[in-house]
Amino acid sequence: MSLTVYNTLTRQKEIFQPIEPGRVFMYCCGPTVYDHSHIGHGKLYVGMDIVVRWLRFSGYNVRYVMNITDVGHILDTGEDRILKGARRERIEPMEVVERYMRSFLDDMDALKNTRPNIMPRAAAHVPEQIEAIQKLIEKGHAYEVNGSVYFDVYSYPEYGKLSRRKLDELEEGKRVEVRTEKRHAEDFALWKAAEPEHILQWASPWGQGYPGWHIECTAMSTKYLGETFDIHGGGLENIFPHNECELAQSEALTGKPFANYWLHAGSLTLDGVKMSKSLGNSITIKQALLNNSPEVLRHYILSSSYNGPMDYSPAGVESAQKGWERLVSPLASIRQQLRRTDLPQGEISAVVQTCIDTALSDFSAAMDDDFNTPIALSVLFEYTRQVNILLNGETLLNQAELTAILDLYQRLAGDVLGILPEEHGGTQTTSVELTDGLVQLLIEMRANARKNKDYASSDRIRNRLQELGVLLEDGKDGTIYKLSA
RNA sequence: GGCGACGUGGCCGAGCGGUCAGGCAGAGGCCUGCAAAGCCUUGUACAGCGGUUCAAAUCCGCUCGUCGCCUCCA
Repeated sequence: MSLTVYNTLTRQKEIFQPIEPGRVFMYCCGPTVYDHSHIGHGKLYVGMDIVVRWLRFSGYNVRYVMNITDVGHILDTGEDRILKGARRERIEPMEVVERYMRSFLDDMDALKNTRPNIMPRAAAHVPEQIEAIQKLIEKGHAYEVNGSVYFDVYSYPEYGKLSRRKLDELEEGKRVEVRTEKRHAEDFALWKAAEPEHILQWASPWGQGYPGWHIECTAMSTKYLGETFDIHGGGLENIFPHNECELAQSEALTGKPFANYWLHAGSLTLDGVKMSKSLGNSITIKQALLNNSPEVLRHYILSSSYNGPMDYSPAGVESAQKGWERLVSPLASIRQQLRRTDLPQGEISAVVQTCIDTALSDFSAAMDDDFNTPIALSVLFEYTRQVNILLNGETLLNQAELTAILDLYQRLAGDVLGILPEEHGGTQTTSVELTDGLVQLLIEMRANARKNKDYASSDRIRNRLQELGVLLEDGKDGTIYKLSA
């Protein structure tokens, strides 16, 4: 079974073939760090994280690069986003960058996204960007006017191939006034001359200025991944203009294909409307995490395709929460059983082995089909059902079987999807051993009370523990407990 | 105006020509001292109208509706 991915460039699913066997070079457009990230960003980066995790699980050595845009991203008003943030908070531009880059990393860590291998910052790669711009001028793809440099889109005939736009059609739909100094309205800035009062500026062959938004991705992806690399990821709304411009200037620069596969994550909507900072309808990742565990949020995000849209709703999160609880429900039981010293020993039975093999194989097929996490989750639900049947069955599972079952959860739900709860959820103010010992003691006392039909005492223990967030569940082989966060 | 997605049972959400998606909610049952959890059973959905086909949620056309992008966005 081989991996197929939907490629925005060709608008179809293709068999994934890396340039270098066993290695994948991947770039993903990162955030402009001028404000806290919202859950729309969460959906995008969880989606990309799943791509990386699945590639690694499949045995690829992945170099994952994500840029941090800390300069050059201009608002409609012509104002730099970073400078706007700096003025808003009355701090230095680089303080804005540090503050929100850390906030972004905190959020990504909290969502259990694996860190990219390299997170290059645009402001730290100005020389590389200047060099790229110079080469584009030499090759006749760019021109300098009044200290600014623009990319001549008509010099690159394939401009528009990613977003499937035609230049003559673009001209009709333009909504921004034509900068008269540009040769064509569609030309975009590679370098902008800075006004003297502009705080962020660098010396260049064209005078003081700062780089345009798109050139950083070309300079940094080329530097860390090579002139042609495997996967370029990002949000759907970046296809045009950002990705299109990146693509055009990169290929014009090197004369080689830029990225072989373009993966785009669908937008997240709130009540049917796209969540975005400019619309002011955003829920930050930090806010979302106040009410939900990262595992639940990931499960919610992964219950729809990464490249499709997703509507965020409280009812949806709640539904995801319930589903997730059932999905991981056998874990508490298995982990507690594995602590027992009187566990049967022996080989893994054919029934258990088949259950595991089927789940792994179905799960892999789903993930290989363009990272189809909804199907992958449905495989895990079926696995959970089978495991519950085994756990409730007449024969006690032996240690090897319990270990194997747990191991598959760890690999698929844990390593690949990142939705496995920690051994004990919630805040850990005390050691796992102490909690476990105390709860086991109470379980024993309650079992005694039940044996003596002293249900008042047994219910009191159960109710008091529930108030403390410890749920007792009586099963065939004794009572297990679950900690609610 | 241009380009492009999409409309699936109460809700969410897969599906890419023929045979089970899955989750949540609901109903009935088993188990339980009672619960909880789990398990079993239960839902004949594909916006509308035409067409292609032995066969269409799936392909084609039209209509209606929703959304995204068209140089701020992830």
